[in-house]
Amino acid sequence: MSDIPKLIVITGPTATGKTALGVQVAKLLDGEVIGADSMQIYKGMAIGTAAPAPEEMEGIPHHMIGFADPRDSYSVSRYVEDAVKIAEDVIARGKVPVVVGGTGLYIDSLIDGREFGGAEADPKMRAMLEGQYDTIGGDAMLAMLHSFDPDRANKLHPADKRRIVRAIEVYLLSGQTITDHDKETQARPKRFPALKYALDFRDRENLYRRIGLRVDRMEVLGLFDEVQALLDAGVPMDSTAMQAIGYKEPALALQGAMTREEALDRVKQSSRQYAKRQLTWLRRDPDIRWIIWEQSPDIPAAARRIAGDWERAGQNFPSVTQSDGI
RNA sequence: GCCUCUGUAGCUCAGUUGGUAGAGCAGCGGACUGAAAAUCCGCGUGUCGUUGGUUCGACUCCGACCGGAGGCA
Repeated sequence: MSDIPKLIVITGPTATGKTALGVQVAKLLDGEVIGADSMQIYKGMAIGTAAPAPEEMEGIPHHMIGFADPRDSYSVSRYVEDAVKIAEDVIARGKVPVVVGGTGLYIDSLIDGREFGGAEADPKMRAMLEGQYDTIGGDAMLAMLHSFDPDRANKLHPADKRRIVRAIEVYLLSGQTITDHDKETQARPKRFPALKYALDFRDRENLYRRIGLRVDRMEVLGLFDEVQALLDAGVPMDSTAMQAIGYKEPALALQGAMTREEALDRVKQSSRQYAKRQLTWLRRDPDIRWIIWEQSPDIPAAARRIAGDWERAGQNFPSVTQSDGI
């Protein structure tokens, strides 16, 4: 079989109980939580991202949550850089890293061993390429990409501005095509063999109901004040942080472009659509073990199951090395 | 009470001079490697309010009825 797991991943769409489960698993296994959420990364965005409050952490150390300046933009590459160090440190201290979050790209990049070293993203070049896309069009840009990276060009749709621009940008900055980069990282052994779990509800309507309730709760907790504080702090509307669901809509309401109620309805709707996208991402991962809630989450039972799986996986250690022969 | 307008997909609406209908949004599915809570792609049968009639044939014309909006009294 495969390697001994070095960390546990708890993922799934929004509002399925990841945060609570992560803490309970960490308590059972003497672990520490490492966030894997592209928006909980930022400071001052606890309410709208449903980041764990101090009392919810129950004394378990949490990393990679609420530390980045929302005026800067964080990225997968920085996440991998930072999270790898933390995970290695947790392991070195004999604790179990419990990666908790809903950003599939971050999780995959962290555990699969992707490296993004080479060239930093360059805003000027990106702006230049975007302008070019707008003037010459997607087909022409794809043709340009095709001249040095035909594989990638064939995979992209002309309307996919984001990926076309990025593919060209990566090549211009690093001298390596994105196709080669992908091949290289795919060939690499996993950085952290993991026990992966994803949470979901049997019926979609239960998930959607929970999302609605959660958004209403955010409002009560002071979502609009939180968003106002970010605006007051000078976080630009087009920043990555302000693109978060639960922020861009309230920001518009605060500027008078819609009512607060409309904003909350939009937050709910966008959250539902986001949850669907998360499921699409997770469904293709054959390593994921699904934990399906019937009506509401049974956190203690799930935590026990995961802890049991972890201990069993660890006990394989001697026999596995023996059967592998030397 | 009379007059005018209106009733088409879950919602907002298109629908040329009669040949049984199509957009946006929602929903569902998919993609996704340096912005990822982002970004992109695909999927449209519905008693055309009901009921009579005209017609070879009606969402489309005529009548009645039911529901909505406005106006005059």
